[in-house]
Amino acid sequence: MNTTARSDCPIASSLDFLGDRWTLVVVRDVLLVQLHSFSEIGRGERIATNVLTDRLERLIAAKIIERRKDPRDGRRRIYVPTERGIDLIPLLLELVVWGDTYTPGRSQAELAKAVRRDREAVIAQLEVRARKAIAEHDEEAD
Amino acid sequence: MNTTARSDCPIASSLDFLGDRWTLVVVRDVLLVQLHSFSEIGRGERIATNVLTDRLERLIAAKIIERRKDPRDGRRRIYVPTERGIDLIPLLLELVVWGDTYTPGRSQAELAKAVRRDREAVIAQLEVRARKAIAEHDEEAD
DNA sequence: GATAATCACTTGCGAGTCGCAAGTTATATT
DNA sequence: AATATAACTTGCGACTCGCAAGTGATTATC
Repeated sequence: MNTTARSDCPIASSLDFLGDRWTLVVVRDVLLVQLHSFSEIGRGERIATNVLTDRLERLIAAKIIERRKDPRDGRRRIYVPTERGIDLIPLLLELVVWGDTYTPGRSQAELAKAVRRDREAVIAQLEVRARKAIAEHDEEAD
Repeated sequence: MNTTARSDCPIASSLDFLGDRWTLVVVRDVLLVQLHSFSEIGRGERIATNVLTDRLERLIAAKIIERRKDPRDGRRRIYVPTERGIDLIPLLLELVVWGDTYTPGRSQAELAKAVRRDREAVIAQLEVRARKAIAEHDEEAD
């Protein structure tokens, strides 16, 4: 994955960072599905572990997520979103809506419907949930 | 680029199709920047021609754009959006906003600001513009 | 308290994709 | 007729991916 910007277009710049098949799946799990450990994240789509390691590192470097140690289990690392991460919720929801409309298989059809009905309300609700998850893991070491 | 779905999650499914560095840049040029020929599309970011050929084909197969012959110049092919393509405007605008906030270089800052101020109005306006472009090239052969 | 299991990675490798440069073909211009 | 241009196509080295098999640290089990 190249990291040097191609142009100053914000779309191209966003895609320099987000434009691959895995980065936003990882963000989805940490932010929306609320999966927080290495072995849980991306498991539904069978992400290769070396790719998961790479994407987690890049997301941490971009301050979209943070890594903590689980105080209940020293083996476990916990990945939690940051405020910067929360700013990706609207983008994720657009992907939900587009995917629900144009790709086969419609899990999360309810979510897509809710977004179409009252986008702002869904965003607000998911932000609250994400901040709750941040607060829950706030005490932990890293 | 793999095209078989990984899961029934609409985010993952969307990324199966849109999740790369080039597809949405091509859509941006056809839909927003209103560039319509092979030699114009993606030129700002120096897309490799073999990749451009591939992405145009995939977008045509997905009915997001259509290819026409330019009646004024038989060498030229013209790529125009479809209604399905227009449905990608909200997603592109989220990328504009996120890119404007979090990546260096802020061309299109005015557009990002406008989206934050009144998203629906910007979407409506861009839809009108895209439909005008469709109508303009409606007479042409393919 | 030794053994096995679990978690978070790391490494190696073959396959696939990308970026770049150099063709090729069809049409247009001079 | 000769040259230029637009839209691809091909070839190749470099990079990235997916898969499988390790590694090392911590925890659970006997």
